[in-house]
Amino acid sequence: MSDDDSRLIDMPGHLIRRLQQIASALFLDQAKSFDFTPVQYAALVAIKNHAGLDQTTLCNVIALDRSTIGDVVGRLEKRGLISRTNGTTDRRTKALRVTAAGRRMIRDIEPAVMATQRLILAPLKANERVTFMQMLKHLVHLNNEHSRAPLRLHALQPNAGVRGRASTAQVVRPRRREATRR
Amino acid sequence: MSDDDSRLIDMPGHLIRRLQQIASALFLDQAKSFDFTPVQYAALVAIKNHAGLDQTTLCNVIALDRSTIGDVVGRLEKRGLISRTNGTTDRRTKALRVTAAGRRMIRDIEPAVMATQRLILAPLKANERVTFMQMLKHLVHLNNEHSRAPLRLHALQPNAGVRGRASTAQVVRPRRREATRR
DNA sequence: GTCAATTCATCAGCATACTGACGATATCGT
DNA sequence: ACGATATCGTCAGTATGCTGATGAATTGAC
Repeated sequence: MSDDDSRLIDMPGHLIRRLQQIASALFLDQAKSFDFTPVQYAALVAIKNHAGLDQTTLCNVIALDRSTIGDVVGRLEKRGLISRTNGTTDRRTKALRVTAAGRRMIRDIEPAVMATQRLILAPLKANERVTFMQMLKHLVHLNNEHSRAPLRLHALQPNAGVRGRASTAQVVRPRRREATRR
Repeated sequence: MSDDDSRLIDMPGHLIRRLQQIASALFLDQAKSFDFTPVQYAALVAIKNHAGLDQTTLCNVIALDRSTIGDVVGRLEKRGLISRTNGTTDRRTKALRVTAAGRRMIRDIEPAVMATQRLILAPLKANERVTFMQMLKHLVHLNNEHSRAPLRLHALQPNAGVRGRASTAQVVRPRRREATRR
């Protein structure tokens, strides 16, 4: 391996891409018998935690782009894991709720999800794992706004929608990257 | 934010996915005027470092799946950044080489790439950055085989193909995940 | 040397992701 | 009340990424 190669291969961005590929492959492998993806799992759990939330709020919770969530929840609905009903107070929205089958899926897949998280960090020693997770959280938190799909938990009220009210006032969308011409 | 939310949001896999989104967004933003992606950059630099290599070897160098590389090099070729000629010793392969325009692209985009790497790690303190990069390399290296596109540098000879020979004996492909039924 | 096994590039199919746009609806200022 | 503005879900277009398959070509066992 030449120096030229190391310069590319050891770039933070390059290593992060590879780690994401690895984490994703481990999840798919562990959860093979469920035919389920990391994003679908995140969406399902978030919907369970906040019954009745709308799609945009769901995006804010799991840091996913709005234009991607439609397909994801569509697949969950097709498999009968969630229900999608029109919002009552805001007729633009869809209120998402986990079905009994969805709750079962969350329960059954849990061991595979936990095993995945262990496997990802397995190469590190116990104390290193703590350090790594701290820095990872720090990096993601401080860089949050650089993503198109930043985490926005303040858009959430505890148990949003459980008593009817689905979504809520939207947070201000701060400076977006200016338009790119492609 | 409830405990249920933190359990999901602080999972290693979830944080890694978000960090990858952030790193990618930072790259696209910094390299906006070049209309270039991280993967295209990795491919272009690897081709420059190993003139004449074939597509499968390129996959091994930048840890990309073989079924994806065709589109990537196709785009590079369409923009005149690389040339793709049929292999001489092995007529199944395509020998890849960077053109003058490709070399110019690498030179011109370099500041944006470097800025991206700085921005990704910016939230950490200088000594933390070193620790994080060490652990990141360790995680990727030790988990390498779990990816469908593991890094395989031993498939490379110094300056492969420069004197005619394009690719080389293929390494053994160790245990693959058994077939999944979807 | 011949044939079985392997490898290369590619393909169809699916899933995640981002950009920029759209019609339908809400909200806000006045 | 009403018009400007913003937001919701969706869509078309593009790019990355994986699974499993294919035809063409090579390699290896014998």
